[in-house]
Amino acid sequence: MAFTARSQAARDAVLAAARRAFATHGFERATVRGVAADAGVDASMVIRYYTSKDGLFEAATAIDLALPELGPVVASERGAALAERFVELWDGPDTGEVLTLLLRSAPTSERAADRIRDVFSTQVRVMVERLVDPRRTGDPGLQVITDRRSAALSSYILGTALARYVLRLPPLGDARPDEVIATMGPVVQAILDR
Amino acid sequence: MAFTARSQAARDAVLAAARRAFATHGFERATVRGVAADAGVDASMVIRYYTSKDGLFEAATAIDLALPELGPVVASERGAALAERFVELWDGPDTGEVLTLLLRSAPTSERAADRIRDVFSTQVRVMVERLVDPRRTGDPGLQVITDRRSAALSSYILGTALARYVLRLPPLGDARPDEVIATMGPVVQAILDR
DNA sequence: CACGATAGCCAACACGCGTTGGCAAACCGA
DNA sequence: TCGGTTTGCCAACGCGTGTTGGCTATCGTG
Repeated sequence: MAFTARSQAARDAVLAAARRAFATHGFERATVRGVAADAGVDASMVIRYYTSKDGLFEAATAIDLALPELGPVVASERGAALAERFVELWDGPDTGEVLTLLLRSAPTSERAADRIRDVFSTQVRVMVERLVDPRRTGDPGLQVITDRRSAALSSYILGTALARYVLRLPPLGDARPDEVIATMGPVVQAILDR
Repeated sequence: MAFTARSQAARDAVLAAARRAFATHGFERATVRGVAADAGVDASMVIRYYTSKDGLFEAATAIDLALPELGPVVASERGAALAERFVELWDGPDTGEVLTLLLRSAPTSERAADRIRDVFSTQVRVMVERLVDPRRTGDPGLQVITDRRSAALSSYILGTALARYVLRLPPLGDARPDEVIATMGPVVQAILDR
């Protein structure tokens, strides 16, 4: 079965509604019927479009989550720059919603956990590796350092996102973006410098 | 209806099984029937004991989560000391299980989120306040500083716990406790010093 | 215009869930 | 030993879920 342009709008509406539902309630509590109602569509159509609830989840999370390139930034301002990029990414309309729903669903959905593991294990680590002093290439203790830095950075970013977007832990939960950046910047910088 | 010592063992078994189930699957996916089977008890007895699934969850999380007192520690070693206490608490047999299940359930259970908000908003903040330089008491900018430090510390701790105990993000997921402490120590120290 | 594929809708199925009520056995204090 | 309470078990209810099949209307294409 193939779909035509005739149902494109409906399928997009379902996908948008699914992102909202998964981001708000997590995978388990989000219902196919609820998504369908929100999209103004019959529940059976959701299954026809995306085969199953799992398929719907997969489609809803199939979006490019690549970290924006950091570019040439003075070493002492990398923390602030990175913090800015992350807030940008998490507060962004599409990527932010997907990241939030992944984070909210990860504790109970192995698929979501896999996705998060992939994003952070590879992307964050690669970024940390790039930032390391090139003169130290080949240093035997380098991998341990890189491991610790990327682990700390991943943890801190994940924790901030969890506190701000999922748990709404004060004061991060309803802080302005620039306040979040001001909080994150020095910490990220410290993790990278150590 | 009151319970006697006769059913004490069964009620304890149910509670232990509930902690396991909630910590493994989260609130939604954990089933009363599964808990009952694991405890070697009929599902209806679980309800009789704890009224409802919500009541069971509440009973399973009713445990003292107080942070251990830090005591007099040289300022420069507070990071390592704090990191050690946290790993101790999270790796502990009872508290660790409850913390894990709270973290895993928080994204979909408002009750669990409330509990976490309480623990981190109050306990962590109070601890950070105590560590602040006493000479600066009354400083107008002090609250902002304290806010940011406790926010960063809470985020980092939450993120580390999420990465290690829920997502099992490498390399933290299966690292030895001393490796976790070695990673956390400097970061915590940096957050407190800034 | 005709015809096959697609879209939309309705009803229903099968399943697992939390929860309830009833009934017999075991316990324990008077 | 008696009588009331607690315990354990079984069956079942009501509900919401993901999913399926079939019917009609609508579209796009030769």
